[in-house]
Amino acid sequence: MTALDNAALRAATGAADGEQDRRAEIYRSAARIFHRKGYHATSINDIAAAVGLTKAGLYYYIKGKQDLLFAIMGFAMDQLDEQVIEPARRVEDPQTRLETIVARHARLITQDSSALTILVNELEGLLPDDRADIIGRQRDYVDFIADTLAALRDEGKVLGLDPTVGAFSLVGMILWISRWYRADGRLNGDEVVAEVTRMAISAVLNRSEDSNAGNPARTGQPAKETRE
Amino acid sequence: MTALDNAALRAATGAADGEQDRRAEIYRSAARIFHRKGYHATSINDIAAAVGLTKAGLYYYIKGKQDLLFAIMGFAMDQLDEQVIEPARRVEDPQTRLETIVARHARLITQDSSALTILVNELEGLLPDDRADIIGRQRDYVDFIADTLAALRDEGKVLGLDPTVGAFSLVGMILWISRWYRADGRLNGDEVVAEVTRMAISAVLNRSEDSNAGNPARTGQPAKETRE
DNA sequence: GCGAACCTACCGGGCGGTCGGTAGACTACT
DNA sequence: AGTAGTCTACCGACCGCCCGGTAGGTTCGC
Repeated sequence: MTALDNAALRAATGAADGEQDRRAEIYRSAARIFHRKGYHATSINDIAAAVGLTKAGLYYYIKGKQDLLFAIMGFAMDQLDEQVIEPARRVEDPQTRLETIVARHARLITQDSSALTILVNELEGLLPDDRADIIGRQRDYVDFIADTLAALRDEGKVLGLDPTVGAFSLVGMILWISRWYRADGRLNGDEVVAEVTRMAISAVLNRSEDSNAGNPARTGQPAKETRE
Repeated sequence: MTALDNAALRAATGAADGEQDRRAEIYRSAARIFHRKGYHATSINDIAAAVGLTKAGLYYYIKGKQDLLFAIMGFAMDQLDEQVIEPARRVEDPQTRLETIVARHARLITQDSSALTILVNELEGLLPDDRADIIGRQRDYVDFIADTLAALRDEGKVLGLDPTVGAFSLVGMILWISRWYRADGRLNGDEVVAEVTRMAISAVLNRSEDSNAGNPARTGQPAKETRE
């Protein structure tokens, strides 16, 4: 049934056979409202009203609130797989691959952040089994980035950077876009994507003359030991 | 009364006169639970039980759930002002100032992320007036970082970076730490702080030979126009 | 006349919050 | 020394509300 739901969500943009259209509209509305108010603060009534149904009418299409959340997250994860991970996996050069990951992920967020943001902010609303499923897929993604960073390190383009910390930091930078980017703002989506991608690449590529950057001793607090 | 509450929170570590101790314990417990389960998913009963009181007993100390949230966020913002912004404001060199900001903010998060994380994740739980207050203070912080980046640009150390996007990206990188850092993990807090600080500095400092990094054309998607 | 697509009406339960009380420490007066 | 009064720090019981979810229709196109 989740596969069905995801199929419905994926059909959101194209015209389909009515039932699937309605489902897609429900999922999209739910994702938007969950994104705006948060999962727990959103009632089934809110979603029903947003799609012009009563609560009972809505239950004709969904199994429950938690399933709705899981379906949205599964869809977001599918989006990430198809639009980011798969295309990037086909890129051999590590630096270009990293650029692909960051640019494509960032672009996804500037286009429609709802599902992808819910994916990271509402994990605790899931049932334990569902949560484990999503977290596992998220970990795979971070590992993929970390592996790319490790490959860059092996090429000598990165020195003294922990791949895991690097991967998490880049992900944080990307995900945060959904909190500040507005489509009607000063910069358009492409500009933001380009800017963030440039920062991400620059963040991991090595600059030997900056090796003491971030030494906590300079900030007036005692440093313990920095790696390498 | 908020000033009083914040004073109570700030006294959390030192022994005081009982009443304030109790208040501080309540705020700290609440912050921890809000952080773990989210504001809306946390009931007043959860907090009361965590401090060994009944719900009614808890209301002897607090005015309501929303006031509790606002007090915690106000405290977190005060922490940021005192531990990050004020010390950094006294640093004149822009690059050192930026290092101070990132290192101190990151350190705060590795030490105790509860309040600071609630600060950014539970804004929608506040009353409109309270939310406006907190958002205003957050905007001041981002502007402070953006100004520092603009100063770096004026020194010629940064080329073609939008200060606002840069500031948001760095903040995202820092805040995300609370999602992956574990005190009992492979790296200790100081190592993580140093690593993230180094990445942050490297992200904004200019590397002329990377000027084409992040060009979306390379990723197989059409580019509209990238700034500069 | 039959199933898909809805609705009205309702349920049990947990929520934030309040009320009236009270044990016990401490003070004040005799 | 005894006792009446007072105040702090709580508790049990309760309130009204809204929640997620359901039972049992009704409408309507085929």
